[in-house]
Amino acid sequence: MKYNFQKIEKKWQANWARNKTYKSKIDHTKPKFYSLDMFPYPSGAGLHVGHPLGYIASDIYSRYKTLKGFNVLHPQGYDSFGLPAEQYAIQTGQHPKKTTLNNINTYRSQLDKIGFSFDWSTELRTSDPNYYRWTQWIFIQLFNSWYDFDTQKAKSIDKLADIFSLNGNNNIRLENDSEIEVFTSSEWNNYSNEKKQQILLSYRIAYLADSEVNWCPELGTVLANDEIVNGVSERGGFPIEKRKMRQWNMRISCYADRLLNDLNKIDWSYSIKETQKNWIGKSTGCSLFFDIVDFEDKIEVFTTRPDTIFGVSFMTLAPEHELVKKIVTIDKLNEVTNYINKVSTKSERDRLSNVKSISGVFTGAYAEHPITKKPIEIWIGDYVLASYGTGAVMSVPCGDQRDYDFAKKYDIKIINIFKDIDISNEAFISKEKFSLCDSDFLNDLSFVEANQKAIEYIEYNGFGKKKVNFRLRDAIFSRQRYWGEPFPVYYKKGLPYMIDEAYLPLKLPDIEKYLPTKDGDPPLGRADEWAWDTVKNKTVSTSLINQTTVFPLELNTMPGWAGSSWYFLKYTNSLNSNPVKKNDGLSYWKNVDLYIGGNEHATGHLLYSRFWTKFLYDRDFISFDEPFKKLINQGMILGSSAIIYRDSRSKKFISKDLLKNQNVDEIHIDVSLINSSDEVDLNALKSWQPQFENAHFEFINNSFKAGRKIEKMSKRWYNVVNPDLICEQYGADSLRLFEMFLGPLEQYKPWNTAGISGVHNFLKKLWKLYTNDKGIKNFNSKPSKESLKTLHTAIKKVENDIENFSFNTPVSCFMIAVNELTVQKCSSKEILESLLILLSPYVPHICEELWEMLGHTNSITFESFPIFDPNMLVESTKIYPISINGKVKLKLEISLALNNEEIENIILANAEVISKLEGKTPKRVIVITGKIINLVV
RNA sequence: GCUGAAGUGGUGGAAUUGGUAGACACGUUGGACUUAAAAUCCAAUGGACUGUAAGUCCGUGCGGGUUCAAGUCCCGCCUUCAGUACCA
Repeated sequence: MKYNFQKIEKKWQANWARNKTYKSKIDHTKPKFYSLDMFPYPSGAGLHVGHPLGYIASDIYSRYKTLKGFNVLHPQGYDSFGLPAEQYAIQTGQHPKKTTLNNINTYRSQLDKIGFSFDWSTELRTSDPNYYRWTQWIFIQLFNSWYDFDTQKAKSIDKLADIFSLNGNNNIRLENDSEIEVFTSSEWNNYSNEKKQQILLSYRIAYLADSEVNWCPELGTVLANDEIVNGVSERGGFPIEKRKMRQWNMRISCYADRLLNDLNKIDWSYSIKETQKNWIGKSTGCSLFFDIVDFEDKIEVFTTRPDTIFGVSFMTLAPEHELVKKIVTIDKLNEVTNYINKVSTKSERDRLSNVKSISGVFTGAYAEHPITKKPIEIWIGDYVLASYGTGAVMSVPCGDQRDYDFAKKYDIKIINIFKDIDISNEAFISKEKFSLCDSDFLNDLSFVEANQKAIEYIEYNGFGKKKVNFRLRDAIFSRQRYWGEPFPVYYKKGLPYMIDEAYLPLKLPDIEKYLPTKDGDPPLGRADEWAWDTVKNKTVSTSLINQTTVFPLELNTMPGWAGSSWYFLKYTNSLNSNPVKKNDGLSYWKNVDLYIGGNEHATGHLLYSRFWTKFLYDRDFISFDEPFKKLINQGMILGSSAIIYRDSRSKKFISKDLLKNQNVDEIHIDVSLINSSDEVDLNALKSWQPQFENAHFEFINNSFKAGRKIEKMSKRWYNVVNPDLICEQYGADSLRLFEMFLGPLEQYKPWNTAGISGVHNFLKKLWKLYTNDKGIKNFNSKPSKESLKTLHTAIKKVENDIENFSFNTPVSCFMIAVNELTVQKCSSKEILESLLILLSPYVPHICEELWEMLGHTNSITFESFPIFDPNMLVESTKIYPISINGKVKLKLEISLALNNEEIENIILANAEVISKLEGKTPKRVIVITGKIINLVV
């Protein structure tokens, strides 16, 4: 009987869909397991073989957990808002809704062919109004909240207003915000409503502010820091410039400390935690105030080295620093203005590329050293960033390389405060192995001592205080785009107000063109009033909006990460009631137990999701404050591109084995045009693209050889492999098994279609083990000892490896087991059934088919995982000598169920045997590890 | 520069975490079956030496070290990949 995988897989996929085999339901009698994949953005290109890698792993784990008696939730959905659909709409006029829907349908049909155990009944799409109404709802909650640093918790904004009317805002400050004026309770109570709203706005977690943003002219929108790579946009690679714009912001910075500390709570890879730590960038030090000569103002700086205070020889401000214009002297005004203009026109990319070349200019003004009272020159320099710390530094050239380079370049005095340390060539930046000199009360102290003493002195004398600084900035939340969630916001007298929750969702209106308006408004500015059907029909009746006045709505949309920051909560509750407030589904499934996805989201999605989860926890909507307990980052599957070489001069194509040292151009050709020996099918190549039709080819022995190059799978390199084709040729089970067999999940690895024949042959062998010409074989004999050993070796290995998220190693183990059982001519139903259950997470279709042929009516999903019995591995204890490097050792074959003490007892009991073997009696035996015993004679 | 990951046959990768390195698979070579091809099955396959065999030596990026025993642990380098970057 032939292994007809196409028929089998079709049959079972239809069967699972019909019977809703993988529909999840709440079951309090079982432990829950929530297994989640990072949901895909449905792009027009469809899936390639790299995409399902993580899904296959999570599918195997989910199926395994089900067999282990867990109640599993394994959902899937689509991150369907995003730039590519909008770019496509701009070019073609096609509504993003339509292209997105087409893409989703393609994705779904591709996914369905691979046989996943997804519970599609909970499917979600971020662009679905029924979904984004809750994204909008969360936004409203963020708007209605402020962060209380005393209790480290987000609270309702109403409570803040109560505090203000009782005590004013003397005790309620924001980190890094000196602009907010201080007021008393009576002042507050006398403020107009507008004024109150104005003040509250700057305390909200979702707040509106003029902020310096990363503007991308090419995309016509602002971008968050994590959407910029090497100074250009992540998508498209367009240049970025700085601009001041009024934008919605998310106060993620107030969660910095918790986001950092709670990394200890979660089981993520060391490297991704490290990336988040760096991104949050906590540094402890102290903030200091320097008086400016002849001015009332003070310059605030942040430093991690208060111990070097006596080494300060000048100060440097960022060119954008607000005090620069005020303190610059008349004779320096021209120079300074020119310098600032020069710097501001530099794009982010230019600034980055010139990292090593420091520049600056003297303002003519002086500050006063807070201890020595000596005057210090105030400079501006572009190595000081306006966005970090206070935008000003105290420059200590002897202890900081940048200050050192700056001082050398502009010939500023360098004070050496490090005893017996040579700084004639570079700054001394170490915090160890030195003591201070010329530092008054800090003389002869080490870093730790001096640091503490300096802070005490500074705080006592009132010109500074201990401070923790974070690199993490608040996240810009506005995008000047069409294809995103509309804000549930309207404006009255320039102040933002939330649309009543009852009228959500505020639906995205249809528009004719997807470009900004003539006035420079975002695309939503093109929507007529009537297009906002929700607002027109419903909101007018609320008390907030006057019947006759039309208030302008927010025209920006939310960024891509809005919808993906909470989607894991939605799966747990498919009802239309609030999916975020405590509900049955949420309180049963809780947070994600296993999350699998790429590591490119380390500082974006994974950080924002943690932020929103903590916020929702603070406001008591959910009962946990970390979204993903265990995270695994799957590596990318790379393409193996085919390259042919063209002589740059003669334009002839030359076979790879004939290449000498000539200059050649590398031309990518479609991977399907070459065989496993890298030989090009020239006829196919000639008809593939016209440029090859009449080209000259140089080769010998009838074989034109191509080269290979490992790179990302991409249409432009013609190296994309479509999983549909693999399913057609080898079957979904082969694809699943092979993707795991390729190597460790986390690793980057190249795809090689030729290798799939190995796992495909295995499945054929498996099929043969159970069937003959007529159908299923007749199994009735009792299990032999050796087949039990084979089975239990496999159970042990598979169980152990899957529990440790090692998905590649069990595959070899399956192959060995099937080979052994074939050799043993195993005909025990018991053994062969257990084997099927063991294999079913990896290759569910073939297992279900054989399971049914063996006479079962239930799906194999409802079986339980076979139980490992260590006693099956050995028939009896054996001890025998082996020789390693001329030394006699003993190999011990014993049951794994024994502990070390029992092993020693066995050895002692066999002392006689040992002494005979050795010819000598061992004085003692040492159990080294498990099976090999060392004899000391 | 800093942070992280990784270097094992022609290739992808195993190695019970210190115990006979190269499992399993691809590829290659030879053989069987076949008119032939495909498919299937069998055998060999890290390197060197000894004509063969039994066997010996060398082998996990490089140089040292610990140990009866090191791919694995320690010290010092080299290379590759990824992330991040004037962070005061």
